[in-house]
Amino acid sequence: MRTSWADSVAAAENPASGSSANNGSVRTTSALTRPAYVPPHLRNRPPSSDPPAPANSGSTSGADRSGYGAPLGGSRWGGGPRNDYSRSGYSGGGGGWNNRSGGWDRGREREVNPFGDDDPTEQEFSEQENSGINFDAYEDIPVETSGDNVPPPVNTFAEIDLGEALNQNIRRCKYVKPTPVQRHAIPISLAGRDLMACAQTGSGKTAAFCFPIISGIMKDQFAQRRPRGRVAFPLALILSPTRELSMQIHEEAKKFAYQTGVKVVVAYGGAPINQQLRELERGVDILVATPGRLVDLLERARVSLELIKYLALDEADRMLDMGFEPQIRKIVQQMDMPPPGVRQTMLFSATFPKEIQRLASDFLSTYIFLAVGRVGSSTDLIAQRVEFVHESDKRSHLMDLLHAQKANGVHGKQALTLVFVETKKGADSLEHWLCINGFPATTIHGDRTQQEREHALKSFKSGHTPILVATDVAARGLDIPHVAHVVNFDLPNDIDDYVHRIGRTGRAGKSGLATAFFNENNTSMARALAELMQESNQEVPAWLSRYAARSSYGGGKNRRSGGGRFGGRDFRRDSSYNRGGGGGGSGYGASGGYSGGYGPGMTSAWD
DNA sequence: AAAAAAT
Repeated sequence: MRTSWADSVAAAENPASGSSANNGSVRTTSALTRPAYVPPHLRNRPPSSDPPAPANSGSTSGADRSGYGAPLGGSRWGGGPRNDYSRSGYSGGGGGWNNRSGGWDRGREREVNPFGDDDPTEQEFSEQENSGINFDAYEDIPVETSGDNVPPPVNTFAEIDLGEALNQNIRRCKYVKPTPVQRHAIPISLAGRDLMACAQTGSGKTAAFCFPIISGIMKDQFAQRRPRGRVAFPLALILSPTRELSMQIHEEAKKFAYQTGVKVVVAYGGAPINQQLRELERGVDILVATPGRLVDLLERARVSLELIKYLALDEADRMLDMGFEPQIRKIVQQMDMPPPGVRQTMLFSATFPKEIQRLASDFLSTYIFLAVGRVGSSTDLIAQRVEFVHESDKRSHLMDLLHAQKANGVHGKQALTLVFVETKKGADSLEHWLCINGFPATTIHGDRTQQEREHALKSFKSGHTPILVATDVAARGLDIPHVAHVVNFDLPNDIDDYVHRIGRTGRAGKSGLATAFFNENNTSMARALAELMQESNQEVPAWLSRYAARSSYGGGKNRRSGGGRFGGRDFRRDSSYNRGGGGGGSGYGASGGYSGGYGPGMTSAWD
């Protein structure tokens, strides 16, 4: 028996935990056991120094896989059936992990150790808070999948054979076992399937799309990575809506890719382009970018998307909304990117309005829809409060809250407060007001220079200025540990934006508090807000219920119609879609375990 | 109407 780290974790798992339901629409209630405790002195134990065994690592749950057409067990690189390979014309091959002998092998030269643990007497790196995920909070999370031949979820990283180098990085990140979104999304991606995934950020989304991409690139020894002339040819593209989020994804992806030979480069606006160009010239496998800068690079012909095999959109619903859609279409449809079916496309977000799903199906091929119950936002982990505060009273009310926090000793580095406002001017003016009133605050918004934005974020994260006033630039995806309190000083006009904002607290299964100031300007939000709070077992004030009953159905363009207690629902299951046919869901409902498909009126256990 | 995203 092998005794690698991954296997020992597997052995510690409940051996009877495989849930093998895998076809059609599946409701899985995770019954995960508590994570095995690994004493600190054993946590960074090096894995077995044996060369990676080419097969059998799927054996821990092999029995569960019966019935699934393309078994996950068995060799991943020895020429076994790999959809993504056959699709792109590679015939498989007998390489091995870490064998990137394509002749151009500079990936590992002087690679900075992103873990900072080069010292063998290494310390736990305490700043990385993505460790210590509270897995208890992830138990009994509802999961829904739909689509044809959905690969079954896994329960351990050991079952998914990602390779030694990646396993070691997973271990260094102290990811003991996969989060729910990872359990489901990684097998789907490894099977080469397109994916639309609804899962709260902070639930391990980034790893869910990075692991399969890195693993796939490592296996692909024939991939052409060498720049031709000054043009870079990334194999994977990860797009996100803000610069800071792109930076964050880049940082995380670098950890996952450490010593795998897979090179990750980031490109975003507001920063000098020359340095980014130099990085690109040195070779890139995974490009993380914001849309504007990428379009610039494409127009300068410094990047070609010709070899893209993996496309991931983070915060995909934002990427496809009115502001971004034209740029995304240009990048994905009007440049040299391979079409859906040739590349593999993965869309992730915590929210997925129906209209956006319809739009998104243009970019996908026979995809699987995955919804994982919200971990961060819509559970008891975030206590949501709504207070009626007139516009003119907001500042003094905020001051009261901050004073109370201070009096309770809830302030400083371990209890950051994130205050959302509607406008950039409003952000500046509130920050100034807080500062002159003795509260150390800073601000982040689109009118600040990139340097100022980055400095503000750093100063906030470090606790130097424990109050951050922000516009929606900070609403999505940013992983800021120790945000104890999110204040919606101005409520957004869209309930999904509210969901993303409050998701900045209660990260990784920790608890948090969200306070919203509501007044007569927000009546259109009353109904959606009351519903959301009710769904997440929050106490809804009577006055808010009265507003909700009075108001027409508002809450922005997206109301959570049809069973909202759950992050999202596959729009292909709506009767309107089935009647009207249309968008991209080719193959949907054809066999694959949908008993009878979804005709009009067909409902599921979720309704 | 506002925010974000290229210079």
